Amino acid sequence: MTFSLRVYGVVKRIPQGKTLSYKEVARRAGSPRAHRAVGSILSKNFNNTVPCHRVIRSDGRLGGYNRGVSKKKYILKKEGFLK
DNA sequence: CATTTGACGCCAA
DNA sequence: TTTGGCGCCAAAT
Repeated sequence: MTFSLRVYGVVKRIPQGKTLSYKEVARRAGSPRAHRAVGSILSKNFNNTVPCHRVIRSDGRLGGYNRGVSKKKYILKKEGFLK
């Protein structure tokens, strides 16, 4: 089991309408200080079964998205997290 | 093995 | 509030 696989596992469990920070994901994945790595891992994720758009920064800002931040906003809006 | 590269986080100024 | 700097970690180089 690699760290990246556990990250995907954690992200897959995030319910619609909710979000987790990169830090939280790292913590739940077993490496509380690997938050930065979580970002680089998700940036390379193109698996649609992984709702990586539900992972945002701990300061409340959205962070990045490999299909464009505007897409991320759009989806989060549609899911009701963002107005 | 040593470096570099990021969808980050935190703090001091 | 914004910026700069540093710490952190997996992957790629």
